[in-house]
Amino acid sequence: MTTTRFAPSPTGYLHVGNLRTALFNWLIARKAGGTFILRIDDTDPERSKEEYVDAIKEDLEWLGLTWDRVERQSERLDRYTAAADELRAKARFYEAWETPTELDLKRKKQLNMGRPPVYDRAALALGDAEKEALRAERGAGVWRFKLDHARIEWTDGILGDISIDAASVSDPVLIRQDGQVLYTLASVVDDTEMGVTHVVRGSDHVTNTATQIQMIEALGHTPPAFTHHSLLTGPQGEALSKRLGTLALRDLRAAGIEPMAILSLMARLGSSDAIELRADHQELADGFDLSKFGTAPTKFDAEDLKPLTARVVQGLALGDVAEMLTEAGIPGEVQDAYWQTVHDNISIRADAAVWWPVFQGKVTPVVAEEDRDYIQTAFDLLGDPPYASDTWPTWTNAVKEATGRKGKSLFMPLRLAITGQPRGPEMADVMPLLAKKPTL
RNA sequence: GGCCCGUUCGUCUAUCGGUUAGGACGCCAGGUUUUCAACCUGGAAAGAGGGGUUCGAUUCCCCUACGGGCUACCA
Repeated sequence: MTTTRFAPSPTGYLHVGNLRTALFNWLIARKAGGTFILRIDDTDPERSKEEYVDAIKEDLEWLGLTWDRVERQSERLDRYTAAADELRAKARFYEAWETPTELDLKRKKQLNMGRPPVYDRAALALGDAEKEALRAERGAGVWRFKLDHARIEWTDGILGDISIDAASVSDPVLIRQDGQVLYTLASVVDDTEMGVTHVVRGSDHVTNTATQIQMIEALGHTPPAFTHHSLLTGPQGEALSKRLGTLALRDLRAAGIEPMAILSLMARLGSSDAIELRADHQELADGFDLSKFGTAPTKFDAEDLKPLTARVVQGLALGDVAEMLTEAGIPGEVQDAYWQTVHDNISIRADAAVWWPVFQGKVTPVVAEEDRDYIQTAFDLLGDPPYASDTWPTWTNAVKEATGRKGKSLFMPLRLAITGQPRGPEMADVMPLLAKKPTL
């Protein structure tokens, strides 16, 4: 049974980077008919906020990424303590008393000497008497996991065969001095106990994975399948975190971006599959394949969401927007004709009714000085509404006869004078919707 | 500095030594019996640099450059 999880910490709003991880895990679970767990990583009471827990759920629901279980790390503290005891019993856990400042100093010293900044395991050499003294002097220490200095290897779902020398990594601190359990341990305990079979996360976790594989094995379990996807960068290749402000999911939603637009892009960006609007979540899951993803950092441009969103809007049926049209004062009997005319010329759903005021004559005509006489002549040739579907060709032909204009110089000034905009729906369809005769 | 991963059209990528280096998005052009948009069709557009290995390298190896990540008592 395939089980995946998305484990955000509720310290902020979900952004596109988070979403990518969430979506991958969700797609794997859904495609396999497995279980998708939403796990709130809230071990840090200082930074975790309930408001963010709600926001995370809200954002996922907006995108239709439903979960089968919710877990909270803050409710599982006893499990982590038990795992810590087990590691202690197996002599894979040791206490250390260096302060952050001392550790920082050590690192700098190592760097200066051209040595890798790896914890020197000084605490491991401490005798019982020394430990007692330190405990008396400094109180509880931190607890580090004693890595087995061997090569750690796994076949990554995207990266392929990975091999990391444990000696190049510091023994990870798993329990802070204040007793708080750190992510690395909590994650291992949760993944094994919750039966997670596939862990998909960003490549910023590869080193964590190496140490976690040893922890999982030390606790007597078999590691799940690990996959690390590339990280997103901005359009210029800059770290995405610098631009997070504009990339929160809720900001995109506020900007009118459609869920399927985001999903369609994020489920394929960085893969060899074509990025196109997918009809639904099922189609997203059916074609999803982790092995199609590349390993290089992936550029993400929020602009790419706009054409996709426009596609969604184009495909909207009248029923999808009828309520909005009614609210905008568009009579039920013309809604169908209205929507047929404008749906290809709207970029976001919220703009469904924007053309109505234009058709009602609430426009500022745009008329170039050299076109004034031309427009006046043209309008003189136009009768009063209501206009029919053949009004436009009949009228423009008459205008053509009278003025000798043709092509763009014939039509563009008319469009500008009538709609006030250089681009828009087919004028032949617009005419019957006009409430009054256009004037200069 | 150390460790891990990477570098093919503007972008995301395909190619498991021999290809006219393919696709998608974007872009440009043409068409839609005279406008923009939309739509349809077509087109331009790529192997970081240098060494090897080989009959032959985008593909294998090394070096350099560049990019990303990690190197926390964050996640």
